[in-house]
Amino acid sequence: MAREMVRQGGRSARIQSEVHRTVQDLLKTMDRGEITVPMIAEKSGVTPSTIYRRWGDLSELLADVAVARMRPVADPEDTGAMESDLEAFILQYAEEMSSKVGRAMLADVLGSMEGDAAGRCCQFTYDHLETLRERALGRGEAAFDVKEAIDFVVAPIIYHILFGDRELSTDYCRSLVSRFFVK
Amino acid sequence: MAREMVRQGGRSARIQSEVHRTVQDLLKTMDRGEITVPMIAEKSGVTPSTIYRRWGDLSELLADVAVARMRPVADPEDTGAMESDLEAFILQYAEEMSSKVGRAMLADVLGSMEGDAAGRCCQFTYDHLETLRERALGRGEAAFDVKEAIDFVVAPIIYHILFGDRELSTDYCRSLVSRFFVK
DNA sequence: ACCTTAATGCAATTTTTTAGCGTTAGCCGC
DNA sequence: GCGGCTAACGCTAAAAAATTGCATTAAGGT
Repeated sequence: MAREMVRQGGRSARIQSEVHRTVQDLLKTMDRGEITVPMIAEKSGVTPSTIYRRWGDLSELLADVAVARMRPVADPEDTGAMESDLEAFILQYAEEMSSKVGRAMLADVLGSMEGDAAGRCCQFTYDHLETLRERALGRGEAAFDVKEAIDFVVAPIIYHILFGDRELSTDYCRSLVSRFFVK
Repeated sequence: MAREMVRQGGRSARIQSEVHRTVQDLLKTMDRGEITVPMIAEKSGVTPSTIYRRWGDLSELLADVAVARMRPVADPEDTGAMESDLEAFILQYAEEMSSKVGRAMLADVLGSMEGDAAGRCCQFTYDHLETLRERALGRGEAAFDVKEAIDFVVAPIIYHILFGDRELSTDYCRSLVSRFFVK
């Protein structure tokens, strides 16, 4: 009986979703710097010690919530052609990530060291791009390389969001995509 | 007398450098998650309340220290030609940033919201690239665009460091640079 | 239905953060 | 140089948050 697994049903799961929901509610109302663990505990009807034991500290909890929110619910839109597929996806990605909540989620994800929140959230992007690539292959198009798309298009977007050194206009995002295809 | 400036000499400056030095010392010994404000206060001989008043909280202090450590002390090396200049700079940049302390500094800088730590640290990179550009112009070479260098070379490096999705080998960094010049 | 133990609640303790108030010491004008 | 002004600091007490031990609850397997 070497398997001592995490319990995934019943009360434990109910508490997790309750805490997650509370955190998301609080993030709508107030700034992230004002949120505290005791505050979350009271609003969700859970004792603080439970939160500390399960998540360690506030930043880990916020990262966990952020990853959950970033988990995609559907495949990227199918526009009929690879280039427009990628452009549509990138425009939506840039808009989501550069919004206030998007930047907050990014910061939360990158502020955590346990649990590999950054890696998991990064994987969502890879998966989407891979979907677009396979879709292109199915159409018989000359598909792109996912890693190169990350380097040429995604990385600059994330960089400018994080460092705030450049406006993320739709024109600029489009230029990143077209630059990638003429390469 | 509209100027109510920050005092920059004497005791105040001494305390700032003392606290900075203590933080750097602690970062060598222990993990960032274990460092506390009272700990820094005791080691540096300053009361905690002073630290809280000057920096707000631990993450702001860590960001301040990180920016100070990232501030360059010298211009990038002059190798005689633009391409090798950029390559040398990028290789050093990637090595510094991907090291353990580099990643910690990046996280600290991005974890702060006041004071624009991210913007200031990003500016260091722009300044270095601008130096290389002007140096190239002085030689009569066809210089590169700094913003494009950020997009093509710097952004991918930072992305892979933050999200841990790819090994940052020297070969890979070199390929980013050459890819940028053949563009 | 029973057994094992992961996960929670509660409460006491410790640690961290905040806030008030008096004191020290830069900086400026004279 | 000599005060005056006040930013910045130290000290202390109070508030808030984080940790820990112990009892209790309830999944999941036999």
